[in-house]
Amino acid sequence: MKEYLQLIFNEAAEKLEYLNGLNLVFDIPKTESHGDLSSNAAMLLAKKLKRKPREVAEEIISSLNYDSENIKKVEIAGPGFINFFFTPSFIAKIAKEILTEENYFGHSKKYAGKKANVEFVSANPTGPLTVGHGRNAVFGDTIANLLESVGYSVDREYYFNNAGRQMRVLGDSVRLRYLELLGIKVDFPEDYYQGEYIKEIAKSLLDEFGDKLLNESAEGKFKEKAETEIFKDIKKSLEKLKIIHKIFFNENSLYEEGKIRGTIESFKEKKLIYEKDGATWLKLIELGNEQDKVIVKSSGEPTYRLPDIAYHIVKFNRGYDLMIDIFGSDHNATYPDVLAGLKALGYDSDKVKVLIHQFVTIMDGGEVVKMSTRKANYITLDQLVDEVGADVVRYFFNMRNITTHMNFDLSLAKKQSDENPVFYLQYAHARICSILKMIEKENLKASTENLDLLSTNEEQQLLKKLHQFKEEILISAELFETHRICTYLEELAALFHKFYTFCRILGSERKLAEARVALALATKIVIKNGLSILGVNAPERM
RNA sequence: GCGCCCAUAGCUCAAUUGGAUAGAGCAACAGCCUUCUAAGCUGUAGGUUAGUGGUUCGAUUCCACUUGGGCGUACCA
Repeated sequence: MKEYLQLIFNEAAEKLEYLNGLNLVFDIPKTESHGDLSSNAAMLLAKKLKRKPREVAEEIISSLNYDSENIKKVEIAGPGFINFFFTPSFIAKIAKEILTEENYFGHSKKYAGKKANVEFVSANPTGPLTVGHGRNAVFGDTIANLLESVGYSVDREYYFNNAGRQMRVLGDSVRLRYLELLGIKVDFPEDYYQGEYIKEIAKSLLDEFGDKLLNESAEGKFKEKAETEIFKDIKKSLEKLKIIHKIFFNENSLYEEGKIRGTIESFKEKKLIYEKDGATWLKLIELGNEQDKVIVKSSGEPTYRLPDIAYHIVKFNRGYDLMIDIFGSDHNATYPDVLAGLKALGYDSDKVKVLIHQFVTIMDGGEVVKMSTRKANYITLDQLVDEVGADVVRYFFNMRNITTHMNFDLSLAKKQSDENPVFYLQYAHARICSILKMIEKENLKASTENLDLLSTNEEQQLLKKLHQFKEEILISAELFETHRICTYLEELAALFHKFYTFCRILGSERKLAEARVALALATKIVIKNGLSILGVNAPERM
């Protein structure tokens, strides 16, 4: 529908000079009596032209040359809106398009040929993924899906660090548990990793090596074993959610390949660093930020900023057009420094999009569960997936804007999971599958020959919603918002259920029945394509 | 103190990025199954969009301040 309006406006622009260069937007009015699509162009132009908006609207309408087969009415309303009413037969044509394009419908090629990188999860291998990581993981993977659906070729990447203090403590935690198993009394520090999984790793080392590791250092076999075991679990948890990273990038490789040193050199050349108190500082104030920060500690170890910058340079050099970083809100202070550093070194930091999601508050029976990996006081992502299922988890994390601090009530999720909207969508899909089986027996088929028979209110509203799918995906991808897809699909499913209730197939005249089957099939395709972007299954029966 | 994010129906959240009468789900109440899945549909009720100003034809959306919450504010990541 919008494409058609765009077309006739472009034609009109040849007559009306002032239409050129105008950012044309067609909105779907909330009230049905305001038409199918609405333009505020006249109101925007009125100011520029210093004329009355309704007068400008009048002039625009008289220059529009449209086919009455497609548009049945154009009117001016309110302060100067131009409202367009499409003919039912034009609206119904979408069903044919959907049936033709099938699985591809909704996808587009707007960003074909572009390369994107989505870096997400990126939890260091110090323990199992928690529910908190779940939001990051699901969101990141869905953003990657969305980008792919508008043409990007996407690499999913996981950045991790297996060196540093955190990992030393991890290794030593395992070592102490190992000694305990050998009957040696140890003093297990409170700030060490308390989780059961540490004991399990220690146990497997005991099984494998017996007491041969008595004098092994924390950073030897202990850390090594902990890392491989924990990573194995992390990958398994992600796979349950259909999340597979293509690249696992080890921060350590930046040191080994001299990227850290190289980055420092680059800053030095630009005279952007100085020495103070034995440390190396980056002149961030000069780059427009709040204060200068240390990039190499007096101990000689870099702070996280330096490897982060070096890492992004590596990504830039791979030639991505778009690089997305997905972080929790605890990182909100870190990225401006990194972006400023990149920009100073001549990289186009606009290509890096940092998406910050707010924290998930876990509730259990009305009480807040405080989570800490260190204290082993957490609910793992695995437990959650096992309890409510991957579909619910994926849908739940996708259905909300990442800017919201979301509450996840575990007892509610377990007990009343059938109230989750994901079932509402899946049910609509299953219902359609059931119709398709039924019509075979009745010797009916989906036909797009007589779509103009789809003229009831329920049919028309459903068809109009189908028109929006493609644009909804494009907007979601461009704004990096997955929850829009959920909202859209819920609206679509609601309209389908209404159609199902009021527009029977059996008992209708054959041509109408077959047009309705085509509409049901088109709806099924869109639901399935939408769920597929979200990474949620579309079951044939429930 | 300063920075970022947030505040919308009893609860969880939307609102086409500045559009016309702010919408869904859950919970509550009243209805609808001898015909394609009742995990559904129809209806009722529920709001000073945290507050106060401002910008303009028009503000939940933009700006300022206030209040309340989250996360930061390291030579931790």
